[in-house]
Amino acid sequence: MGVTERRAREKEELRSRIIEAATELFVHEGYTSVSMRRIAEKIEYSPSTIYLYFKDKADLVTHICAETFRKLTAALDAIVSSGESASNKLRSCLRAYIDFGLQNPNHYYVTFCVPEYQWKDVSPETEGGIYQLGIQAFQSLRDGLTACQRSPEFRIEDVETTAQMVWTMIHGVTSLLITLPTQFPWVERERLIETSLDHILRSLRA
Amino acid sequence: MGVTERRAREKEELRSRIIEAATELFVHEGYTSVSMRRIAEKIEYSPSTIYLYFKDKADLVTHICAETFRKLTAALDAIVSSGESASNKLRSCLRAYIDFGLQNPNHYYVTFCVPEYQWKDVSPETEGGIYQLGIQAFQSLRDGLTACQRSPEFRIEDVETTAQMVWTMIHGVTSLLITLPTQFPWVERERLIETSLDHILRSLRA
DNA sequence: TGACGGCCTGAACACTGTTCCGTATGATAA
DNA sequence: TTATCATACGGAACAGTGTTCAGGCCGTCA
Repeated sequence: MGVTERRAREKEELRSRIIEAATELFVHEGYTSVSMRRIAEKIEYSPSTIYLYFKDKADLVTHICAETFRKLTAALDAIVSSGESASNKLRSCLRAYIDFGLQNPNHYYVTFCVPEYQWKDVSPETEGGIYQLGIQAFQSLRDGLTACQRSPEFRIEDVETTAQMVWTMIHGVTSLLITLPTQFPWVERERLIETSLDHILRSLRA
Repeated sequence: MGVTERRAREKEELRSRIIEAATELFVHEGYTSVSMRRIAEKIEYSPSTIYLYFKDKADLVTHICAETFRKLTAALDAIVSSGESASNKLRSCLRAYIDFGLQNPNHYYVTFCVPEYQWKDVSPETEGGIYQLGIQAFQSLRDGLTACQRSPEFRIEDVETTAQMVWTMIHGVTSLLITLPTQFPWVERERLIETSLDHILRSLRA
């Protein structure tokens, strides 16, 4: 036999080429600038072919983001299970999260800055939609905070509330720097981020 | 004469009707769901007529947001010049900002959550684009913080950095609650907001 | 009455995501 | 070798979008 295997391999290969082409457009020009026709042109197939591999544009982009977000979650988990102090762990996690957003602005934007109703009927096979990706990253972040709760250095009563609060705070810097990178007269970026981390950790200390 | 006056009045009236119709669609369905054709249908004019009154869709929406944001700035200014303590002023300002965002999600979203490059060539007559609206609100917020700097209760070295940091923090809650109102398992909204304000103020105290 | 000028429209352009139907290819079965 | 059949794919079309532009209507003024 081997023929069905080869077919499957070829199919998988085209699928990868679609993702690859779409990713390149997506990373450099953002979600709205990516069109099915441009992707098709890039891979030298017709637009309708893409629909044999992905349900729709949202589905395609979700798969693109999934891969990238897995890296973030992995990085956060690595930090959490490192030998650092609870305080250092948390700070590293927050910093890694922000850096991830700033280095992958389009991935971050599409996941956290596009209203959920716009993803309304993204294929449910992607398990609950694109947020799931972000929510997993949030879980890792909460793990970092749980470590802090056990440390006497901190005073954290409600981990869940605190974790959500910290998340919204770092999302604030990240998303605003992505959305308004130049039009707003920001102070030096590094200073803004580090000051934010200082204050967040400070507000959590006993 | 009076005829040119009447004409001008009628022109202004149609302009208002356009804004009114667009606002209704915008508030209930958001930016992308508003189409020039639907607005035109609502006011019983042709789509091209709208372009005699507004340069393009972005220009129209900017004018819609301008009106609403003026209210926010006014509210913040009122708080800043009230007789409250510096601490209360700041807290009230932050709370007002968040509430404004949650009560006008589409206005807020379009101003702060749409990447600046998407507004690239919005009519420059709207003085630097739609951010200007938000930046003015930020100014008021910074005024609230300056009041705190003079109070011995607080320890604020760099007002500009601190103001920007506080802004990103409250933008974080506001925008995430707008973007993911239901898909994420939030703790009780009021609890999240108040806890955030507690921590922000706490991190600023001497 | 005729000309001017402002207001408005219909049609078109260039896009978008998406669907559907016909076709061609190539592997399998007779 | 021939016939069958599923699968992969492409072209054209549909229903939208923002935007532009030539032309027509109509009131005002000379």
